Amino acid sequence: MITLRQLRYLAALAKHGHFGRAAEACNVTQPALSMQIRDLERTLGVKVVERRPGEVMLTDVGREVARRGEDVLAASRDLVDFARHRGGLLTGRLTLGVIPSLAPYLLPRILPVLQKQFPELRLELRETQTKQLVDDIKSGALDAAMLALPLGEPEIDTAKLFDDLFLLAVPADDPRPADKRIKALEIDQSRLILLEDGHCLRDQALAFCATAARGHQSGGNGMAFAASSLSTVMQMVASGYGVTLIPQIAADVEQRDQRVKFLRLENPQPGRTIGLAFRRTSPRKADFAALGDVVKDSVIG
Amino acid sequence: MITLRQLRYLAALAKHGHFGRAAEACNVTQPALSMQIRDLERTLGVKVVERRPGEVMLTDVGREVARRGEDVLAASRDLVDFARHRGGLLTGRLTLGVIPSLAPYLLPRILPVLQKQFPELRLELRETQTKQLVDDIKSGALDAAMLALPLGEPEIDTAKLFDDLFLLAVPADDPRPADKRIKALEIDQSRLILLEDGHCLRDQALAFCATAARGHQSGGNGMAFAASSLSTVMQMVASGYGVTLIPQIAADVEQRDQRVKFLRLENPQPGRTIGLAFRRTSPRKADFAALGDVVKDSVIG
DNA sequence: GCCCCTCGATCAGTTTATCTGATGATCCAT
DNA sequence: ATGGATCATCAGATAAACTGATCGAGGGGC
Repeated sequence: MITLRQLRYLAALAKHGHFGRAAEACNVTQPALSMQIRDLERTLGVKVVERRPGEVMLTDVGREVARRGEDVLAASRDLVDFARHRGGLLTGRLTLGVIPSLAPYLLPRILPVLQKQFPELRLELRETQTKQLVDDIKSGALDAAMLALPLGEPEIDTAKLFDDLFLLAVPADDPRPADKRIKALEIDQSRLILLEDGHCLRDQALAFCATAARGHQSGGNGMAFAASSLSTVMQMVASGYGVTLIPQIAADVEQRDQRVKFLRLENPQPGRTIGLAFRRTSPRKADFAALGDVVKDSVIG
Repeated sequence: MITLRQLRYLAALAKHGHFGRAAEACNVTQPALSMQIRDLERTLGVKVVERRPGEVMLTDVGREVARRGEDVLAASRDLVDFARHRGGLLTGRLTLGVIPSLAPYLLPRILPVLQKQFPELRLELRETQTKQLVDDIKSGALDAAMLALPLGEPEIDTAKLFDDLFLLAVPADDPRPADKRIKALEIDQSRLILLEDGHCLRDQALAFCATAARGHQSGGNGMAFAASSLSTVMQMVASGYGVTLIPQIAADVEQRDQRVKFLRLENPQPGRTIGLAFRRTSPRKADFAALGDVVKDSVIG
């Protein structure tokens, strides 16, 4: 019996013509995708891809299967859209807060999708730091917020959305090769540029560098610069003033700047968990679940 | 993210209007189906079924979701059919053996499906006992056979198709209630009617009743009757001459006879495993896999 | 020709999804 | 009330899917 997952993976493979990149697009590892394709071929009794050196090509049958697969996927997406509309899901006004280190990177991805899938939704956005968001949720000024977990607020429920790894952003002329896994201790604290105080991302980065950063965690510190937006931080890195820890989701966008490169960190890789927060007693849990699904799909796709 | 499985379960629920019967039709337990429907509702953000006392009704949204789900399922079935045809799967002549206690019950279910899905298949059937089938597979007279596992023949590979429980068939006026779980020892050996010697089903039934049957397993025995077809055995049970152990798949058909009723046995319930056997070196493994899928789908649906 | 590099396959171990069997809650009929 | 039917819930078992590591084939640089 085939599965929608197999069809999704096949669609990605058809699009990218490359197992590794298709897997990345599906947010899984290459073996996972290979296995699903293999299972699909087993159930169909036909090879759908031609594994040729240098390139991957769909077979004739595979191309038609992929085409039909797209139809199936589209029909199932339509089914979900329909049910969500008719169920009155995500209609009317919803006020949503987002932390500053997330908003400029996540919102452009999800707003078009929300617009399309939930045209009756009137979303009101606010970008502030976690503390303020939490207060506003408690007071009812906000319906929900997207921020880094955990919160530790008993009145507030959270639902995980996705994990967001931290990368080390360094000037492009940094001598270390792009595929080297950097140790925490290799980060030169004195050149570390971070957001100004009050941003959760700053605290998370400092916590990661805990060994060297002890004693600097509150109040002033000996670091070179502090900025009020990640974009500014990246400009400073690009200009050679230092390095920074940047979340993957931001790196995906900032990657365009040729003067910066990104290095992965050693396992266990640091990162943050982005989640959706709302009053424990909110009656709009179904809306939040649907919103969460959109975010998850957008981050993956 | 929804799955085809959820849509299949929903389709069954829409058809039967009853969780238990829908689950049975899908060959899963009722909680399994309930959970999938619940997950589906969670993803859609809408209730699709109205749980009303006495009856289960789809909601308006649910009805439309089910209708679209059918379309999705049909498209995915078409996709599979297409790939299998184009892949040259199950075309030409294939000689298939089936044991007598299975053929009259399974073949009517699968032949129409095979005919439709694989119109170019020229199936040649032979109904004989296991020993003969094994010999014919070895000699090449048969391509494959459906019989009870395990075989224990190193030259022959087998693939499990489905499990087939044994029920105790008794005359309708038997005093025991229909939902009672019967113990093996409660079976009156002297009234036990079985197929004649050489049928694997006979051996399996005797093995189950091992305690009382010791010493009777080969050669003549003290039992009332022996018949050469299950249908005859059932006639004898219906006429009050005794009782028999009958496989579920046969009971499903023979159930029409009002003079017989079927009792389940105590856990662990006895049964047989039906599988597909073929030469270990056969080049038609893909055909057999496809044939196996058809059988599994037919037994489930 | 030889080395290196890319890419997909494979494998072992782990995580996640799904299923079963038992039980509980609810409603209806007796 | 009591019993039967029906769906929900739960814990433990089973199966599916994924990850991270590794292997091996093919192609290009030198």
